[in-house]
Amino acid sequence: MKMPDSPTARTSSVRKTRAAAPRPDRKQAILLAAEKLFARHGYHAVTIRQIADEAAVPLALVGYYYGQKHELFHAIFEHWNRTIEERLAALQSVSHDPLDPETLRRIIDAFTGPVLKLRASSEGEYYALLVARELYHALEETDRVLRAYFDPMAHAFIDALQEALPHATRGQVAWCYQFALGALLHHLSDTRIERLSLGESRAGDPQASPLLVTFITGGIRAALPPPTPASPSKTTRRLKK
Amino acid sequence: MKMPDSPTARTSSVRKTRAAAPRPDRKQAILLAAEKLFARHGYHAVTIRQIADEAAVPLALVGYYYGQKHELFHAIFEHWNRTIEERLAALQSVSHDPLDPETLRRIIDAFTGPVLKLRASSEGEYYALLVARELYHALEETDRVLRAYFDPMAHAFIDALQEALPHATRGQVAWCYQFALGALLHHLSDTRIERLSLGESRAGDPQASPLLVTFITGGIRAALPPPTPASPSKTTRRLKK
DNA sequence: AATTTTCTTGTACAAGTGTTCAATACCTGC
DNA sequence: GCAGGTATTGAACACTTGTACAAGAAAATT
Repeated sequence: MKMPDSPTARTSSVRKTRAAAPRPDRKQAILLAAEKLFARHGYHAVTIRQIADEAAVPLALVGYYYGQKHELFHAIFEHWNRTIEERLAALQSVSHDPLDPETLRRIIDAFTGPVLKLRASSEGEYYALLVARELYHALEETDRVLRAYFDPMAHAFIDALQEALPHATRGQVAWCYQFALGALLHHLSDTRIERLSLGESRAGDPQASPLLVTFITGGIRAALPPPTPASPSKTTRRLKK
Repeated sequence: MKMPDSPTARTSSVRKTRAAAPRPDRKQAILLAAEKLFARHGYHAVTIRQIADEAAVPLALVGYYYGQKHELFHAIFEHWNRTIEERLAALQSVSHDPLDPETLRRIIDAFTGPVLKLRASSEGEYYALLVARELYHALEETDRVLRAYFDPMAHAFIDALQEALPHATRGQVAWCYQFALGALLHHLSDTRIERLSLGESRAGDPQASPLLVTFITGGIRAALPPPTPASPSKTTRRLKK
């Protein structure tokens, strides 16, 4: 499938000194509209015509730039790939010393921080929502995206947790990772909090972020407690395997 | 919209003493097929024709029994309503004494137990998946179902948590409820665990359930610590508001 | 046995779906 | 100016979608 470049990528656009109404980047407008609608209503509920309307372009232009519908879907994640790299970079810069009691919290910060920041921003708002919505459950269409873009990151974080919690098995750590991911994703797309808190909390409140980090950190610490020499019961239980 | 009863609900079915090939309950077959397909692929990705095929009935029979597509969707939750009542009943039978250190875990047990049991059973397997999939994000179609069937339960659990954690605000408790719900729902529809654990853990392993309960309990305890008179710093911080 | 009610089905329809294509406008380098 | 590529567009295609309907079969009721 031919995939033309965006018109903004053309060599020189400064012909006239007077600001000559630069042609709007309709390719990106389509991607943005798709992002927004997919995030709001889900992949199958959105039609290409709706995307074209939202982007204010004719229908055929969507296919011209992105080909088939699932290729357009894929292009969204390709476009935001740097976010994932940012999360991995944040993880790399964290010391994994198991003896430092702050290691776990730093890992969870690296895990949640970039996504929460993205969700709060105006550019990445819908992408973060889309990730939370579509990647939560592995449908046929999203499975490839999940494996290609998000499985490597999951493994990296589980590896880091494993280093910080050397006493736990990888299976246990993987479970806790999934618990943490569920809490994070649900928080990202949460719209019920205002109703459930009887108006006390608001959906985008940044105050919730540290609470989430504390929740996850405390949850992992409780689920995978280190073997304390002071309490022999747990230690012996651990020695069974 | 006319809504006929199931043929099994007819008054007398014992006409002949010989087992006269009782007519199969095709109404329930349709509901079951819809449950399964909606859970697997999502509401919009499933067509009525697919449901009819899965149930091995002609297309028109689906509309005859359940009317419009969204009414069929609604009927699924109506049918399983007793599950929710079971969760509420389990909650009622729990003492909310804030001084008992086991109160919190008992509430979380009442919160997760019935759903995890349902997910592990063969009858409720797809319903539990459906709840985790469709109710996770509030779409237009699912919003009514969410408000009608699940909001009351959420409020009941938040109320119970509030009683057990009288030092926290309702907003904080509501946030933690949403974190816990996210962890639970993601665990219910988890298919990635085997891949991420490198084969150590399996999707339906009941061993994960107590781990989840410990995770949630520990997370809430960490996120909403009781004011300890021994540590004045936290106490004074609490007094600000 | 006759009649009413419930169940079952093939078929049709209008609206909407993703996708394609030829034709046109636009811009750039010669 | 003129070619040549890129961008843009309206229209049409073949197909699927949800929904409705009339007519027949089976069961229940009289």
